[in-house]
Amino acid sequence: MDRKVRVRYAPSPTGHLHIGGARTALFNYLFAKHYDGDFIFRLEDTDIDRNIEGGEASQLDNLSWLGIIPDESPLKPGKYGPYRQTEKLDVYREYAQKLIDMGLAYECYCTSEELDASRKKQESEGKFSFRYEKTCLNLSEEQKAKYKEEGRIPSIRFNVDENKVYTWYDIVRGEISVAGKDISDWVIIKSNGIATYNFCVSIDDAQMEISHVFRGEEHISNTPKQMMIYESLGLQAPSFGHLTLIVNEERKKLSKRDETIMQFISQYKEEGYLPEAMFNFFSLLGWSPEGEDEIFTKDEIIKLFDETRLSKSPSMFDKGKLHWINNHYIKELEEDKLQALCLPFMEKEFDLLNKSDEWKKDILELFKPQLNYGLEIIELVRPFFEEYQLEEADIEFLKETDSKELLETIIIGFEELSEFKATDIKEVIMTSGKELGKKGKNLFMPARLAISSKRSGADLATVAQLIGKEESINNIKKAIETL
RNA sequence: GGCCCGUUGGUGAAGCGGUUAACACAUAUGCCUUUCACGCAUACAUCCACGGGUUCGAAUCCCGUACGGGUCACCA
Repeated sequence: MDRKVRVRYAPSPTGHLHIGGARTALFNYLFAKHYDGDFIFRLEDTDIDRNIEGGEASQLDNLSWLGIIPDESPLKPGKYGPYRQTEKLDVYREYAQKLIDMGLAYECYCTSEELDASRKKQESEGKFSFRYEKTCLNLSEEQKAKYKEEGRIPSIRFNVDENKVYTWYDIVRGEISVAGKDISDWVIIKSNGIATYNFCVSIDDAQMEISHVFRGEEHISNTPKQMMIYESLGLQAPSFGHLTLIVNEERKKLSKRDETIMQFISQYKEEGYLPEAMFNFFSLLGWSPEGEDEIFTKDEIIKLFDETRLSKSPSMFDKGKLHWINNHYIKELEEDKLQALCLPFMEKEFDLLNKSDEWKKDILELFKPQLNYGLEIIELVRPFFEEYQLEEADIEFLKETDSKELLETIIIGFEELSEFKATDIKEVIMTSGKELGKKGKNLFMPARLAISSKRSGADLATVAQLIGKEESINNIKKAIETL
């Protein structure tokens, strides 16, 4: 790298951190940290009507939950501030004036009604995209004065040179070029005096000495506009890399309304996913390291990160894979961490007051190997809180397997146990089976049914232990009564 | 429609002119624990969207077609 690496994530505070944003932020972060550079968080809040309350804080909080901590941000300013675009509107206006003075930008007095009319007209001519016809390019001072008298407030447009071709080497896609003739004169300062996105980013990136920009592929078409600004103002442009989109299981771009996938990071947090797992998962969404492993710590990923291995084809958000990765990290969790993750969900759903700490610990350890995310514990554990009830078919099954005697034997065995521990319980079930010549499914299914009224579930002996001696025996008695 | 981009098994994804086309998820089967889950093992692309070309040789390079996506705002 011939420049100090400085990258940025620059969301608009119009919503909370979503998957796409998180991934963009992550790759920028990885790149920065890999090259020992800085990761800057900046706010693009120029669309004042759409900004939401708390948007900035929410973005920052979710990012830090994921482990992506900015080196500079509005809350932790470096020497490149301000970090909110609305706080430097005069700067943009100054640069706009420079462009006007150079003849590279001009005031446009067209009203939105006129623009709409022109748009409609072009549409009716079969044009698919609107192109501003430079109507106001050569307005005389008189005409301007006249418009002003009418109460029109001008916007400022960039005067695009249609003979130019803008070419850049994209870090992920290679060379891309776009012709100036394909770009309409675009607004740099809106009539409300606020600069537009493309103008702000260019100036901010230059002023903040941003060296590299990784962003979504929807920004490819913005790149030439930004290049025009750098070129005319003599500013140094960053290098660009355009990440592929994240698509859903139908290969469509993730839209805000897409319900097949949870969109917001906060939702993953709320459902009990682990940040380390999310970090790991996102890093694999559109990137792959050399080698065959897929589970990495944050530091390992930073070390391995290589921007030339960023994928060019869309990344599908694979929920199954996320679950697998998350489960992996859950299995590594220590007892107290596991409890912190799961207990809140259980407490909300069930009455845990008369359950001992030992019981809570055991039940979580029981399900840990198969738990994909925290919230899932509720369904796994639900059978323990449901009323004991045998279905007709279950009773039938117990009759068919001729299990009455077996169950009676198990009760006797259970009653003799001073301590009701899984290992002993298993012993009882097995010796009872041996006595009556039953084994495998013929042994465990009836026993399970009688003890828990369920046909499947976790390790039966542990389940019985968790149900408790008295209740287990009572349950079996209830089952026997039906026979 | 213009411009830009992509297309490898059910899915993610390696691969960069010569490979038995990695690896992972999912699935199936088997083993293990005398059920389940976990774990372990094995299987699963007559072949890299299609059609041409270049080459001794192509998933890999070139052209075209199809399909998919992005973008064409006083939104960011």
